[in-house]
Amino acid sequence: MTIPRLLVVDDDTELREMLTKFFQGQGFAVCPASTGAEIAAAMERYRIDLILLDVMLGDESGLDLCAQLRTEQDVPIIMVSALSSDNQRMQGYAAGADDYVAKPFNPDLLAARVKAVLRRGNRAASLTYRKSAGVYRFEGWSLDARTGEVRAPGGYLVSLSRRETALLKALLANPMIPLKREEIAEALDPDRDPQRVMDAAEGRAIDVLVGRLRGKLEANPKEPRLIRTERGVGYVLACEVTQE
Amino acid sequence: MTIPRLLVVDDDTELREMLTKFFQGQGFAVCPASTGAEIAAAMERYRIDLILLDVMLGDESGLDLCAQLRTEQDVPIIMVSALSSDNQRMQGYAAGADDYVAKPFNPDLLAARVKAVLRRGNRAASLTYRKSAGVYRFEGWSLDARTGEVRAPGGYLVSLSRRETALLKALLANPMIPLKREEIAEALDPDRDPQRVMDAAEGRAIDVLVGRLRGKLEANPKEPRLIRTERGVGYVLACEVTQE
DNA sequence: GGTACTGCGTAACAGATTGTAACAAAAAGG
DNA sequence: CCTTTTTGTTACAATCTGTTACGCAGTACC
Repeated sequence: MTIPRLLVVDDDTELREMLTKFFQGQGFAVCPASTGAEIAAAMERYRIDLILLDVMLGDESGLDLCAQLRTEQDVPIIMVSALSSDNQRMQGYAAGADDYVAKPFNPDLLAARVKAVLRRGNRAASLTYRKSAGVYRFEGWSLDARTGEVRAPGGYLVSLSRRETALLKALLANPMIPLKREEIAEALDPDRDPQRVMDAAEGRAIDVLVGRLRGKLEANPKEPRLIRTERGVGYVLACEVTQE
Repeated sequence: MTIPRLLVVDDDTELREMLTKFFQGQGFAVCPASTGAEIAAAMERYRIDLILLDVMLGDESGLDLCAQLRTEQDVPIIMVSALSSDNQRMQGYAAGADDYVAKPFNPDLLAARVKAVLRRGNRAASLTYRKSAGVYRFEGWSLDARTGEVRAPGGYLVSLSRRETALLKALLANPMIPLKREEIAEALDPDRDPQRVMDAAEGRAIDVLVGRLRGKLEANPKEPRLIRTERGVGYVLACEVTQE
């Protein structure tokens, strides 16, 4: 499976490093940050599964950053603060936070909550398409994420089945990134049932589905240019993708 | 848009009624329950968006019920308990709970957390359309909810039968949200008679009705663009809807 | 260079799900 | 009461999706 990646945002150097080490020990990949600019840089470069966001950030307000992040995407956010009155917590929720943890906190408890939120949330930069995404465009093609409509470069509608559309969405959410069959299977499974994901990954269903989608998108399905095979890994959407 | 429905599980009658009234006042639909059997019955009959689950339930353990629910489905669960040590909270998370609230609690804070989890979680689409809604508009079409009049993009009236109109209203109340046949059947049944709803859902009546409505709304009923099929789930209205 | 193994492409098939024409029954209107 | 409309049921067709089996290409090993 993919290793979840946290973004730990705190202007307190000691706490940031402690959290970074602790979560790395828990099996997470961790990016530390201390300002809004560093948050933006990290999210540009990595796929972030969850943000731990301190409320007090020197010149900046974690609440404002949280609200701003919420206008752009749907990544889970847990706010961390020394302030813990009910009113302040509700401000955090109103800003769009998924959870709220008061300092000082038990790291093991924080880890449990991080895992609970990760289990629940649609991982923003993971295999589900971003909330803000309306229309994906790639090589003259387009997919309207909300209606499911796919148009070929000539502008005419192309009819995809439900599974074909789901596969295309997973690929579009991760352009240029090779996806393993397990990752594709998980993205396609609404319940993320482990047994069903494993069955799909180990069988040929993903391969057949990729072939069927290629048949509809590729000029020459025998020499695919959009959906390429990464031997020993899986498949990759090998083109630039823009979204509105 | 859609009214979220809570399942409030507590064997304490007073607290259960207090929570029920409080959340109804907050705009939620609420089902009360006090045992595992009542939970099962409610979830069989309704679509539950979130469960508030007390840890202490007379003969039953909320933790065990939580873990059992987690093997079957993914509904968000907030556990409520007088016990609030870190270890007990982690037991709750380990059992699959999304959040944990210690008694006594501030109802406003609880509501904020419920809303945060709902924002995050799989929000079940409610099938009730707003009574205040006057005219729905979608892709050039319009439906006046009060008079039942439907107008095509050219402005001329289109005659729909009573059931066709009811189906269209249910779809318009939940744009972009796939609806199961059971949900459609329940929305169309004024008495919400369980037996009749089940009969309609298991037969082909909904499918035939969808086909008839498509025949009146779609430019090409064989390649529907407004009412799309979500294979294995049901049907979805795949377009933007505005209402006055 | 030859052989064996692995991974991938894909045609064909089977089962499940959905589309829909036709008909019957129920409901509504005159 | 008769006619028309609406709605549910039935039966068959079409579509979707996973599985199976076979072939081919790539890779490793001798």
